[in-house]
Amino acid sequence: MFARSGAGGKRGEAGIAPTGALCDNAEVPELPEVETVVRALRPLVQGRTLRRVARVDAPAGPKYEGLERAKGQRVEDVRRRGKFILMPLGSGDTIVVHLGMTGTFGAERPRDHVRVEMVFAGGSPARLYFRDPRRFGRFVVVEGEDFSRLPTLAALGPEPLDPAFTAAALGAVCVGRTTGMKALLLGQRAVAGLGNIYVDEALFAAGIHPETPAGAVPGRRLRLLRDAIVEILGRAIEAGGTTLRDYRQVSGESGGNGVNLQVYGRGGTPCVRCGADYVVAEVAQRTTTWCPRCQRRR
DNA sequence: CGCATTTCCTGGTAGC
DNA sequence: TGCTACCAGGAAATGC
Repeated sequence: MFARSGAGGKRGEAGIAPTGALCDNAEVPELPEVETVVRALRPLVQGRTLRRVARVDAPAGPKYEGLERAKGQRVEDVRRRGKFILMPLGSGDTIVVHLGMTGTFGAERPRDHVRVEMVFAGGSPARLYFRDPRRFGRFVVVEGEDFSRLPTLAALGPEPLDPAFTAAALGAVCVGRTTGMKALLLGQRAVAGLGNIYVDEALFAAGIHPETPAGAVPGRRLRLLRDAIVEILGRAIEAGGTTLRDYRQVSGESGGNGVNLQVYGRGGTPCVRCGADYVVAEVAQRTTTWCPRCQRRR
């Protein structure tokens, strides 16, 4: 599982199943983990009518607003866009949820840190609880599909697993940019859904130093990067699926099965490819691990 | 507009 | 045991 890096403690607990959570990924939710949650959620809520959606143990404010809009509405679907969960309602309005680091959904009422409850009009489960101990998450209902209050969602780049995500598309957003490649990928506008872990993995696979100015990355490397992103996320979603099956069988098993991390959390140990020790440093305000030999600056 | 920096928030851990 | 210090993370806000 996750190698524990020297500094800091365990990874965030998002998705770790307190009793009854729908997904027990032991990872901070990035695209594959959110996809797993969406797949678990859909059969439970699609087509059902909400009696109400209410804030529980959470302050009023922009992180939990518009919930009254969902009253009496049918949930048409559960979708994912980047790391956002979208639930279009019969009225045309949209529930938008971001898990942050520690957001989870569950049908069983947790003891604490419940931020929002979804109450259904008949059927089972009767309620779903959104739990988020660290309150990095967000749960709002917006009018129609007006995402202007969620600028990252409004300006989100292409879905990495869509055909539209090509090396050419990636290249187009890199042209003339001085921002480091890691910062660019974390920014969600070049491509949607990557977080700290998968950015490090993809840059390693493509042999790109995380601080390389985006505009200076050669086309050849951008093609490698695009392919690495697609492959790594695809594999991780498979692993999420495994986690989901595990949950159905027996809960308590940690997620990330089958995800083979090649760099993240391996600082100070030898590179799996060349044997040089991985370097750890802060890049783009994130703990970053890379191989100084396989990933050279420009 | 681009880009860098700061803030939000709490649980877990290290060290005393 | 109890205390302090600090770190993890994504998005939004702020500053230049």
